[in-house]
Amino acid sequence: MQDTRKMAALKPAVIIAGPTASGKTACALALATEFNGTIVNADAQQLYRELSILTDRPRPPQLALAPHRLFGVLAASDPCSAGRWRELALAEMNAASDAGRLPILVGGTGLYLKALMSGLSSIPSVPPEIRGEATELYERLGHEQFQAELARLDPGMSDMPRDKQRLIRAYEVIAATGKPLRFWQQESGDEAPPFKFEVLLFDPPRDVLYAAIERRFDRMMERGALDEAEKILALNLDPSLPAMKAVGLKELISHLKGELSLADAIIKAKQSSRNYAKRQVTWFRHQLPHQPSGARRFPAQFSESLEREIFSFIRHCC
RNA sequence: AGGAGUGUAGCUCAACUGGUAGAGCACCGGUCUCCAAAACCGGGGGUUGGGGGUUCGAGCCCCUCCACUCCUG
Repeated sequence: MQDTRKMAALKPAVIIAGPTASGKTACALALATEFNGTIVNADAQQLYRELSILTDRPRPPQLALAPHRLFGVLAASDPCSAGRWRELALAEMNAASDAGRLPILVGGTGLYLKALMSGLSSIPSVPPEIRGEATELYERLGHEQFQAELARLDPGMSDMPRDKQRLIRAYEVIAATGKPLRFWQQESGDEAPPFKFEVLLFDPPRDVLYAAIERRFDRMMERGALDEAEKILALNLDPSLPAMKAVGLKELISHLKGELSLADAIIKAKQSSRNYAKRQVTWFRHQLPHQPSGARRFPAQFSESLEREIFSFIRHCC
């Protein structure tokens, strides 16, 4: 069958997904050392150089155990996007494969993983000025007036977004290209990447996950998260930059500005981290593309006791 | 021990002169094609500290007990 021949040409790659604090990093290291892998970051915030402690990025002892790619490679002032990350990631994956190494993608940014596996529609890139104008217009008109304006530009639109971000996205695309977002989404998009993905999904019980999140944030504080936040604050970056939205950063900055006590900032930071984990769980539950080989879901955090099971699964399919 | 006050959803608090309880957050569920650690949508929850009384009707008034807080000694 032609399909089989196509499959045979695909190179193996592993994806490790799951909410924050579910043990993805440890799993990636275990797999990389066992299978001669290269770890590729699939986390939108671990991309930024200035965010190390606050994003729990792998540290030197871990980095020494296996090649790590796309960790801390962008300046916080240089915003990434799903499409941009996809290109960076594919380049790293191909390089790893060519060097005979197994690409192992780790990260909690579902949209990035989905973009990687399913591709994105080929929508012309929108100049930042136009996005800026759209944002400004939204602020000026307010939610409802902005929706009306968008409906005027695209009378055929039947699925008017309800939230600000998608509204601005729909607007900027039609403003920049003259064609509605839906038009572009129906066009053919990215080619399927030359990889066969094996997906591992960690989905621990909620109470276990929340407890792990709180413990981890305490450790981040011990490791100097506050200093890290202070350094970022000193850069005086535009607060709308993605890097400025890292969980915990907002809260610590707000403490540094004297708006919150440290204790309250910590409580709020843990809170938003739990909220984030909750969204990730929902996302992975419904949006993670189903692979032909099927995803392997573990209802637990990664731990050494799962290693054998995971190793034999990977040995089997890669 | 005496005086004053408070006790309403997990938390913080709301409910005009008595008309069978609401909000924010939490929690749970959901949406998701280029800012996604983002941006949004929805839901369940309270025998109003316990007991008794007055009243057609009490979170609100009266009695009593309990808990906590503050003041005085």
